[in-house]
Order: sequence, then structure tokens, then C-alpha cells
Amino acid sequence: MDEELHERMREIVASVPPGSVTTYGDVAAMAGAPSPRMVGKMLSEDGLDLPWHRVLRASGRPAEHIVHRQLELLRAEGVLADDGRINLRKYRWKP
DNA sequence: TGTCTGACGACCG
DNA sequence: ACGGTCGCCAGAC
Repeated sequence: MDEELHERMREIVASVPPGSVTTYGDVAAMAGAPSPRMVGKMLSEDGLDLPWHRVLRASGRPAEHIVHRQLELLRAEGVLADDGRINLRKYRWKP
């Protein structure tokens, strides 16, 4: 099992600064994950202590089950959604 | 082993 | 812009 990958994904998500967002795909690419799904999997089981709300789908929309909560947390950081969708060109984090 | 299931994404019409 | 489809890959059963 790859504990290393798990840690890299965690570190990347942890490093996304308040007021900006990233996507599952970006995190996967940066961490060298085989699929963006792995990022979602990691967050679902070990993401409570991470700024998981800063991770969106490539469309700029949050995953279905957490939409409300996520948009709420983002709004508190000044990341505003237009009809449920975040403008990635505006808020996307690029290290 | 074979199938199904996701906090996903690229492509296409 | 949207929805359908297909590829993806580790786990659960």
C-alpha cells in the first residue's frame, strides 16, 4: 500500500491558502496520484483536519453531498459562488 | 475472479 | 452550457 501518496495528497490540500481553491484533478496531478478519484477517497476517510472545502470538481462545483456546507465555508473566506459554481479562473490556486 | 461503487474528468453531440 | 458516455482505479463483497 502507498502511504506516501496518501501523505502527499494531504500535504497539497493542506497547503491551499484561504481564499483560493483547487480541484481534485490538480491535486491528483501534483501528488502523482493515478486518478483524481483517489483524492476524493482520501478526503472522505482522512480529510476532517484538512481544508477540504477548498477542493472542487473541474466544473467549479462542489461534490453533491456537501454542496451547501462547502459553499458556506468558502463564502466565509470570500470565495463567492455564481449560481452554485465557483469561477476557477478567478480563485484557482497556482503555486 | 467478477462486479459494483464512488468527494472525478475528458470528450462529444 | 448541458447531459450522456466512457475511462479511471482502489476497495468492498
